[in-house]
Amino acid sequence: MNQLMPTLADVAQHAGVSEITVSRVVRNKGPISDATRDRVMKAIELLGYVPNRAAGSLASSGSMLLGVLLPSLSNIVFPDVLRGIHAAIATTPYQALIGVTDYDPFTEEKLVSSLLSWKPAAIVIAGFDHTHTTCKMLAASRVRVAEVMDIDAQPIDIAVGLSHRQAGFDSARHLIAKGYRRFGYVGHDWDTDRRARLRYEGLRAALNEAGLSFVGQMRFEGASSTSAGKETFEKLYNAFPDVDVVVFSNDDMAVGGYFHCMSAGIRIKEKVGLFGFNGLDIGMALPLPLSTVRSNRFLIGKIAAEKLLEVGERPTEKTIIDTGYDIVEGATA
Amino acid sequence: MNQLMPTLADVAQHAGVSEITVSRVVRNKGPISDATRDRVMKAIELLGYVPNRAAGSLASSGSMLLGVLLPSLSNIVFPDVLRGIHAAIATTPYQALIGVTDYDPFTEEKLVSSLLSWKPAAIVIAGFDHTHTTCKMLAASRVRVAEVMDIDAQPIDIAVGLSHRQAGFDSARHLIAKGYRRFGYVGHDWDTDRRARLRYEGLRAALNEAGLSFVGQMRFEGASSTSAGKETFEKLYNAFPDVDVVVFSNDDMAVGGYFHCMSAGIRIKEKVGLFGFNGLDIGMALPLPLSTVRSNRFLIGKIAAEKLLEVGERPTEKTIIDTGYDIVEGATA
DNA sequence: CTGTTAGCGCATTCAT
DNA sequence: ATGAATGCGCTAACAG
Repeated sequence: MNQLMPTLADVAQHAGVSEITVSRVVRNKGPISDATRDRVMKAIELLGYVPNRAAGSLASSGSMLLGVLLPSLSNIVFPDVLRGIHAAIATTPYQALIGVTDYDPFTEEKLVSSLLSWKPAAIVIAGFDHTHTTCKMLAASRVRVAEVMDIDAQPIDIAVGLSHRQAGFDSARHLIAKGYRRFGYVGHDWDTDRRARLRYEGLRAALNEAGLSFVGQMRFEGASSTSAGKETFEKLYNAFPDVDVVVFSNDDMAVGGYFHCMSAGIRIKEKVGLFGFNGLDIGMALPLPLSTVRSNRFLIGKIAAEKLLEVGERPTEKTIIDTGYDIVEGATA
Repeated sequence: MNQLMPTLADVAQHAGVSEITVSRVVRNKGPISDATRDRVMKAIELLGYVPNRAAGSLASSGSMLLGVLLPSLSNIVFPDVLRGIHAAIATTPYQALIGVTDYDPFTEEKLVSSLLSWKPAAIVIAGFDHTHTTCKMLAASRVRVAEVMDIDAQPIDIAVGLSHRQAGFDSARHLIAKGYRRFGYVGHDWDTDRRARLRYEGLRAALNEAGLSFVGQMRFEGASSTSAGKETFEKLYNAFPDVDVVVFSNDDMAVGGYFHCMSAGIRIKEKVGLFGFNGLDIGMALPLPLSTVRSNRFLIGKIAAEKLLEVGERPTEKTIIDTGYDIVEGATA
């Protein structure tokens, strides 16, 4: 094995040109004659030259990194957002530098600081729940920031997502219009999923407005999952067998409820309606397609990345982009 | 806003010490008296200093980045691996730099080159299907490399995963032992999921050995999903209603099959057994828990990251770590 | 325990 | 169309 990795200087020497010429060829920037470009390319191939981005970043005080800070990867919605981001940057020289906060604002704070130290071109971060320090760092850094998922608060720069409160509200209105009156709610941990709580609040507001309130509600202490939904729905239904519809904090939980109904022989919709949130593939594939609200996670990621990289400087105007949602009729409510 | 970001020099000046002293405090390395450390810390706070890793990386020719190259994030198994990696590095200063290859070896090649340009401490990459150039770059870079998921080939440095061929083989043996003889197979695209194919080959080998062969088999043209499994199982079952067990390429597909049985009133296990692969939560939550093979994705990621960062230099010995798998009895086969 | 010296590899001026 | 000089911000290797 050769001693060190070849540098610009090595390539320049082999090609009989100056370093800056090689640099221009590599970055495909500035005027270069075809002849020298070829020569340089050959030298690069020959030596197996790989540019050192750290040096490049240092010299130009900027990078092609797009920082992405997500609370979790267990919940499929975040990989979906990531796919959207990836779709937007796949054909560009940008690369995603990903951090996972585990829903902890202090972990997030550390990661933001860490991210910033790489001089990213922009940052995508989930939600608005940042520590004071995080906000200060983000604001001071002058890099472009997209706060995604949610549009229920004022962003630092851009917000891309949907109004979870409104989605909850509309879900309830939809169900009320279908004749449901005796609502149950099965949720999961609000501390780690503030958006689930917003949806719940929207739901409750709509019920209030219609002079209704929850017949019963239960929250699983922990992250959402099919098993959690199954277990929690079972408890709720045993305690309040007179509910006529149960709204779940998301589709994972709702599918769990669906499974319990199957096991226990509870006739879905006739006996009790089930309603989720997210519009996951699994819900569509159920024998009775799940009634739910489709959130456009992929789109959120894609639009956020596109908007961010569209303009280098942070504009004075804040931007809020509503990616919306659709009520999916389904067959369970 | 102040003009430029503060640098080590600024902090040093404010604290009345030299740059290297600040550097030592920041990196928590080398002997520093408590008094000066305090002074430096205060200056850092005051100025809101954030280190520039590009400069650090350049000076020390190394970084705290762990490169991770995954084929996709749509398939839950990869986020699971990522969670494992994250668990291993969460309490360390390492950060994951993630690339998604979309199952394309040439995209992978570009990403490897791009990754390498950041001088990562180590790289985790899925599978063994790399281009020649990729292998050369990886080998030449001298950085530590873990090839994960699979242990059915010789790694560059470390392999962490399970033998998919063996898992397939054992699945068939298990089902044969339970009395099944008329096997069906429902799969998805092999081009993008070579491991599914390995499992299939293991299956077939075990059938051969027992003097059996597939009664019928079908593969969905595309990625695995619940809907794909539902649809493909339906076709298979209509064409070969005499199968007594159907093995699916994974749990997503198997759950689709399960749903079709429910819709069509086919009695699972009595009429036809269903068998998956992965051991996802959703399978466990089904009214009849899915019979499947549990792969330990989280563990794969965790062990890979741990092993990689244990020793800085690439050892002369290749290491293969078998994270194994367990047959989950379930109730569908 | 602290400081001095000398780059790391590249891109940004400005020349030519 | 190409090149020379300079420095980005930090750390390794030595002093002391």
